[in-house]
This record gives sequence, structure tokens and C-alpha cells, in this order.
Amino acid sequence: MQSFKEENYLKAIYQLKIGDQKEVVTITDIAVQLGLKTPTVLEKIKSMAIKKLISYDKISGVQLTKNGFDVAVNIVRRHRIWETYLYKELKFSWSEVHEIAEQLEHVNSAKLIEKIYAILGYPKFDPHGDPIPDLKGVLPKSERRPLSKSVEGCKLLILGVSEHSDSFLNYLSEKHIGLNDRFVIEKIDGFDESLMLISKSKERCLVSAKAAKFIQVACLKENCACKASGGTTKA
Amino acid sequence: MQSFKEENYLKAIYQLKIGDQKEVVTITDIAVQLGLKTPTVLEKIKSMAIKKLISYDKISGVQLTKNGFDVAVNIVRRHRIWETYLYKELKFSWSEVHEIAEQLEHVNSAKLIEKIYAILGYPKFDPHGDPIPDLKGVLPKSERRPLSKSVEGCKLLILGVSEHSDSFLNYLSEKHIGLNDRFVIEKIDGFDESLMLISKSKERCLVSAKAAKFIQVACLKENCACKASGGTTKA
DNA sequence: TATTAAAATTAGGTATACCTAATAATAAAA
DNA sequence: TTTTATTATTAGGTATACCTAATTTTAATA
Ligand SMILES: [Mn+2]
Ligand SMILES: [Mn+2]
Ligand SMILES: [Mn+2]
Ligand SMILES: [Mn+2]
Repeated sequence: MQSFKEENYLKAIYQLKIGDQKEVVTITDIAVQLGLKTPTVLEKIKSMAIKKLISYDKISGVQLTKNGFDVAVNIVRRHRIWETYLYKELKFSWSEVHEIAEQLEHVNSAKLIEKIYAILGYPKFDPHGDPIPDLKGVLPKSERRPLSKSVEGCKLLILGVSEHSDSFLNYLSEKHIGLNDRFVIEKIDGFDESLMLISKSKERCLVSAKAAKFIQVACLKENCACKASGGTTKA
Repeated sequence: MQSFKEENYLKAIYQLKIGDQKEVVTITDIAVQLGLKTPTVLEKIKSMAIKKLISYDKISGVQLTKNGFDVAVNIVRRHRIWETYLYKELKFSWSEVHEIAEQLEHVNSAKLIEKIYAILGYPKFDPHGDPIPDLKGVLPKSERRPLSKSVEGCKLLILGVSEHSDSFLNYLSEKHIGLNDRFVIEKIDGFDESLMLISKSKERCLVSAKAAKFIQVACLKENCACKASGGTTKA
């Protein structure tokens, strides 16, 4: 068994590796992720290596063992299932669920999590569009993809950006496009592939094909024609 | 704010004082309750006294301050609401809920607990028959008391148990004593205080004085001689 | 390659939370 | 009232989980 501190280390390593697609996870990466100092992290990493939850060497950095991976996946799974339960069953708002799920993910009862997962009807994605791993750690194909791969009628959730220049971020704020905003694709231009988005408050904005490549979205519409690729995710 | 360790100390003190009706709560009492050694408890009690969560002196023992009482009541409230939710909404068995509630009681979200309490319809008692305190810490009045405080002729309704070990629960099922069953007290032995119960179907069963302390009942006989004292409850 | 920047590591310290063993203070019993 | 338990307290130790400051190693760059 492992403490919730160790669970948080394992989850952080999982996020860096699987979420952020880092080939090598460093002590510094983990320290930044958890808001700790590197000597603290190094010390813990050494002790977790002795426990065979991870392996660590300078060439390949920190890596999850089979055992460590199983624990990490389980925490991510619980987090995303709880977020979904809080959102769908208990009617919490989209922005409230993460903080509570950070606590609930450490409640250790397989029966409890499978029970609420069954009540939810075995969903594949959490309210942020992130994939819920199955009991073996296999992820459903992620809905996260660039805005450019949309079709008309997509119900989109803005998940992030893959470009961080000021000019691009200014572009987004001028168009009133923010993280976690929702839009529907009204029209995609046949010539230049620019996209007309409508917000919940019926505000329209036109996004160029170039910009659309750098906006990461998930389509929340069931069985939408857009579903066809992969990318990065967060809890 | 306080850690979940401190929450457990405060809850233990509350249980000893309000549940077990101890006038003076000692370091040893707390150590036994939490399965710790007295020096460990003394150290913590000193630090919690500095934090004004409790007071401690040899004459009056350990006492909850206003602040400490509020925290303790809140943990007990969360515990009992979660137990009820697990039992009623998530269909867990009577004997499974306590262990999971021990974890869930430390999840810190007033909104979450009030939401599930509303879903349950604001019940006054948990699945073991223990009272759920309101937000101010006031307990609903109940006729509930241990079977041991009976007199001959009491017409009893089994409301719950204040002990959750397998051996005790097996004892009850062997004697065919279950939740909501009714019995009359035929005889109380003058020497060992064991009780002979008769069920509606005229089945007799003998309950030891020790077991009777952990069986919670209400007496349905008007003006019965048994009505005259207090009792113990557990979470 | 020499210099500089970044990352990892070592050394040493603090706070919490537990323990055992020994002693002191109280309460109970003989 | 002595003796004996029980309870509380002190002293000293371990493990975890954090920190800062200094140093070493490795990588980048001029
Ligand atoms: Mn999420
Ligand atoms: Mn989250
Ligand atoms: Mn209960
Ligand atoms: Mn309980």
C-alpha cells in the first residue's frame, strides 16, 4: 500500500508522461508539478524506487514500474469518475469539480468507485473531455484535438492552446475565446476553411484556419462526425 | 484549519464525551479509542491546546473548546450523512458503510455534504440509528438506548448496534436478531443480567449482558419503567 | 574549449507523528 | 496507612515530509 502523498507523486509522473507526452520525466519536472523543491522530490523518488513503484536513472529519468503505473492509472481513473459524478449526478458546476475530486480520488474503495461509475453508465470521458481509463489503464480514444479538425455542428469545449505567443493569445482574447469556453460550429467556409463559432450567449466569432490549428478542443456531441484523432490531456 | 489527524482526535473526544457520556475524558481514553500510546496522545493534546481546539487540565481532563466542538460535530455529521448516502443511494450493506465513511468524512466541502444531505431528504438518523447533528451541532431527540438498560416487560424495537465487529454481527444473526425486529423482555437474570427475549413468533433467545450493551433499542411500551436514563452511541 | 546556465545532489535543519522505557503522580486496595 | 495499580509525564529515538544553502554534475553556448 501507498500513502496519498505517494499517490500524488505517481499521478504527477503519469500526467507528465502520458498527458504531456514527456519522453524523460525529471526531478525538476515533478517538483514543478507538485510545487515542491528538488531535494524533497529526489529524496521521495529514492524511497519510491526502493519500494519498486518507480525506477530512476539519469538516462531515462523517472519511470513508473508496472505496479506504479497501475496505482497512477487508478488515481486518474477515480479523479475523472468523481468529476463526472459531481457534475452529472450532484449538479456541481464544471469549474467546481476538480478541487473536490482532488480529495475524493484518494478514498480507497474499489466497490465505491465502480458503483458510481455504473450509475453514470460507464462514460468514457470526464466533464473536461479527458479520457477515463478502464480498469487495465487503457484510455479510450481521446476527444482532444485541434479545432481545425472540426465539422459543422460540433459542440466544442476549449481545452487549451498549442502555441503560446503573445500575438496568438491576444488574438484569442480579442475573439473572446477562453479556456473552458463552449462553442458550436455554425459554418466552415468552403474556400479558406475559416470557422464561424457561436457561444452560448449567441455571440459569433470567426477563427482562421491557421489559428484553428493551435486551439485544442474536445467535441462534446455524441457520435459527431468529427471524431478521428489523438493528443494530450489533463485531469 | 486542521489536519485529518486532528479531526480524528476531535471526533474521538466528542464520541467519548457525548456518545459514551464520560464526564472526564482522559489521555488514556483517547489513546485506547485511537489505538495509540499515551505519550503520543499527550504530545498531540498539548499542541491542540495551544491551537485552542481543546483545553486540558488534570481536574476536568480533555475538553473541546467551542471551536473544537464545531469541528468535531462537523466530522460526525459528515460521517453519518455519508453512511446514510452509501446505504440508501448507493445500496451498500449496513456493515460496509462505516469503513468507507471513515475516509469520506475528511473530504472538506460543505457544498458536497449539504448536497447529498438534501438528496437524502434531510434524515435525522443514520443506518445504525445514530442521530445526525444539525449544522449547529444539535442532535435530534431519540428514544434510543442500549438493550442493557431494559426492565422485564419492555416491548422492544431493534434500532441498531454500537459495535461493528464480525464476531458481534455473527452473534446477532445466530440469535436471529435483526434491524427492526420486535421482542418482549421475558426475564432478566438476577445474577448475570442476561436477558431472555421472546419474539412475536414466540421464539426465545438469551442475550448476554455484554452483548446487550451494544444492541440499540427503543421501548414501545407506554410509561414503561425503563424510561429513566441516557445511553451510548457510535458513528 | 572555456564559460555559463540548468539540473541533480549533498548536507543539515525543522515539524509532525509515531514509538519504547523509565519515572512521577494519583487513585485504589489491602 | 502502606502497598499496589493506574495514569500521566519525561526523555530519547525513528520515519516521513518538507525546507535552504552549498556543491557537483551535466548541458548549452559563446
Ligand atoms: Mn477532468
Ligand atoms: Mn481535474
Ligand atoms: Mn453510523
Ligand atoms: Mn460509522
